[in-house]
Amino acid sequence: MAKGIQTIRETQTSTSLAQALDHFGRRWALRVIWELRSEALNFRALRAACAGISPAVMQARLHQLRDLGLIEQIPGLGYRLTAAGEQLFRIMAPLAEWAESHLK
Amino acid sequence: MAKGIQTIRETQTSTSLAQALDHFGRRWALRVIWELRSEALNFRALRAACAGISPAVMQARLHQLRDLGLIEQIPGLGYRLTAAGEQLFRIMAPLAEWAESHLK
DNA sequence: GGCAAGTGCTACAAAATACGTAGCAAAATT
DNA sequence: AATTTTGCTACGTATTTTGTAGCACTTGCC
Repeated sequence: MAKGIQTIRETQTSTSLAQALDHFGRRWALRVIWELRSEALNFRALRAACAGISPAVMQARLHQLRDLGLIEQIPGLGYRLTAAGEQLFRIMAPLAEWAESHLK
Repeated sequence: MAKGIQTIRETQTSTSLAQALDHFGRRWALRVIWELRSEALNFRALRAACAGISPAVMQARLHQLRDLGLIEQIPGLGYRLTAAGEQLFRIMAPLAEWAESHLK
């Protein structure tokens, strides 16, 4: 793995949910999934969608999400959700509705 | 607000979902909701459930989740989910199943 | 009353993570 | 061949999290 890419420190609890929450409880992680919901985006487009994210963190998240099998990189196309990623998106979709009604 | 409690830095994008993901994309945030799913827990019990969290961060998360109206503190009982919090839990519940089947 | 145990919470230094900006090498486009 | 676009790395600074210690206050008990 190229130097400069951090390996994240994980929580001790070992249930798969705790693991998942550990990964998603990082800044931008869920947001990246969200932004890829409808179409593949390349690195720069994805960064534009997540206004404010720094390239180093974007790179770190892409690696982690790829390791989790949620996204894949298609040469010439960019990044897009895998089947597992889409399934996760479907799960978190109701969150948008929830957010709309509970956060002003 | 007592000194030592940090005010979190927020993302520029302003959709309510981005806001929500901004809050939940913090370490332990979703986990705390999860641990309160079935019963109220007091500060120390909650900390034991989230093995590894430091009291300062727990305190910060409790403040933030309370500000979001997701949890409430009942004197003599501890912390528990509000109606909105329970609704959020119901939304994220399928995540447990997803995690089980997608993370080894 | 007095005392031990439990509770919510604060302090603070060190480690980890994220930000912001600059820029390079390779590929694509002209 | 020159220009633009793209994926990505570097690196100093700012923010967040960790880990450990402990204080003030309540609770239960003799």
